[in-house]
Amino acid sequence: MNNPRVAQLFDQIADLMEFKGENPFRVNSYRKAARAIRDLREDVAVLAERNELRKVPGIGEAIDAKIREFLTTGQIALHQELIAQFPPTLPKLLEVPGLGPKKVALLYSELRVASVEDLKAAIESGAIEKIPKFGKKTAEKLLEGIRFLSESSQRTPLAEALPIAETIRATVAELPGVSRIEIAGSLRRGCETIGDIDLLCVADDGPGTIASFTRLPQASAVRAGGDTKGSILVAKPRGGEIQVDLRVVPRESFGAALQYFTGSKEHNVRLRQRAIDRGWRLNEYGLFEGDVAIAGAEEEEIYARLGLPYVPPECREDRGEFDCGAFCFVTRDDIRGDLHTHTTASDGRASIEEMALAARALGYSYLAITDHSKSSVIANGLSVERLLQHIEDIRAVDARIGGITLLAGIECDILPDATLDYPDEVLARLDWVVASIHTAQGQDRAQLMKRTIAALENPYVCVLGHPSGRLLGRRDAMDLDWDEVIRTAARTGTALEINASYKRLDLKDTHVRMAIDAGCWLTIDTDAHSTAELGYMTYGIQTARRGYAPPDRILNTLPLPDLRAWITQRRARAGA
DNA sequence: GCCGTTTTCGGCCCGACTGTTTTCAGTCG
Repeated sequence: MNNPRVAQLFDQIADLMEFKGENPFRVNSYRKAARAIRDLREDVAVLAERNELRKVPGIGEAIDAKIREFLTTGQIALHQELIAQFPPTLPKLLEVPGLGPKKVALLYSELRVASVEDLKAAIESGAIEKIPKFGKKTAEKLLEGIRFLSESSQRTPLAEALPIAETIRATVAELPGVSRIEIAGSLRRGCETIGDIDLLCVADDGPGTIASFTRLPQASAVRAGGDTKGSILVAKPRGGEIQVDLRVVPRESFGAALQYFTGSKEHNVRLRQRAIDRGWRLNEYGLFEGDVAIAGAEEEEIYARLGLPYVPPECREDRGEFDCGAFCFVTRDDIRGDLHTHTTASDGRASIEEMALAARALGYSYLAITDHSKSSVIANGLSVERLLQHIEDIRAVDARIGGITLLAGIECDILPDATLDYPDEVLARLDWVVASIHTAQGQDRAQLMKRTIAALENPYVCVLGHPSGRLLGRRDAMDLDWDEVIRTAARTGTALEINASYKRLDLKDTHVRMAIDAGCWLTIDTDAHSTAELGYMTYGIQTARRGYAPPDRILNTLPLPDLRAWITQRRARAGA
């Protein structure tokens, strides 16, 4: 797969051209091409072979030639020329808040500042204040920016950002004169990690509301505070800080502002272009024909006036959402059960009964208890003997509790030698089997594929748990051939899991979309190790929606009889 | 550099905030 490397080269070309003060539109062309290549589902080498590179929006004659140059020589001459002119550490400086390409270029030409360390030294020595366009305030801001950069891990997991956002939203909502407040930005789009938190509100007194916002006890620093916009830093529970922005917008513009600040940037560019094509103008205040607003109070109006179905926030990524017709995506109300949960029998923190009652309180009609299998020693995995007793225990609780049905299940390890942790005759006694890889994730692709495919082909395996094995920000995904994994799942009828834990979100959105396109079944499961973790379902639903998953491809939207029928058919088809 | 029922030139999204060079450029989203 050449795409990630090619995209990276074009991004670097764009950065370096900006330092040189190149035509910004030319720079943007490289960025657009990089993004387009990153989102491609086929390798650029395959497209080049078929002479179809130019069909990709954003790739023209020059970039087509540069991709071919890369495919033949392994590099791009323009890139080589540019990196020879600047130290390799220079682009890193762009990550410092307050520094853009112009200032970085100036710092380098005036003071030879090439790294964050150089920048810090230049500020502390006072040298920076002698450069034109730099003053004392700028120096202070940059020092603060460096501190922010070093203390905050760059992005925050969805589930860590959401509680912070909800708390601040509730606080601002209580301020006098604030009538409407919503979370926007990447958090609303359900992105797996969040850069900063965006809040929008309607308020009688804009400057007063912003002033109160910047004085919140949660604010560890104030980045900006004007009449309509404020920006603060808030400490995160696990260390570091996250930026929170609040904007006050007019009531009649709320929908337009919510649309605008939900993004993504690429989605908005496309939407604005659509407005221009119709002779209109779209900005955060509304959709305008001349000076007359023709939509703005509600998001739905804007999409409707532009002749589009309402695009759910999760799909606003310019990945084809304008061309796919009406959206029919899974919602929380479609979910009838959770099919991957743990109890104190292995490494969970709640009993079977506690988990069952919590699931019933969520309105579910079924719950699969899937504790760890015997090889997961650290997780207190169940020996065959303990498993048989556990099945009895689950059946006993199921008989005792009304209003929800318990499925006796297991999360069965897929062992390094590509066998499962229990023989088929044991698996046959269970209602539901999740098969997952927990060990030897660093094996080579061939062996990891052998393990994954063996699990998908086993007649008793219902679903492949957290298929990529990634831990967000902590561990990379396993080296798998996704085309083949998805093809095999479609062929065998085995489901693929969308693990909803915010630490995993696995499958990720783009793989969900590939799986949907291939006709696979999916489940959205929380992998809950406590009753509270059953609430992770929302993150999995957002990931499913980002992958364009309709409810009728999600197993745990089925009524229980249909789910049981699916299990029976799956076993029969696979020859059990 | 890309793009095209305004099609081979002339556009390319746009407004708020900030600091400083006091009238606007740079940065950000």
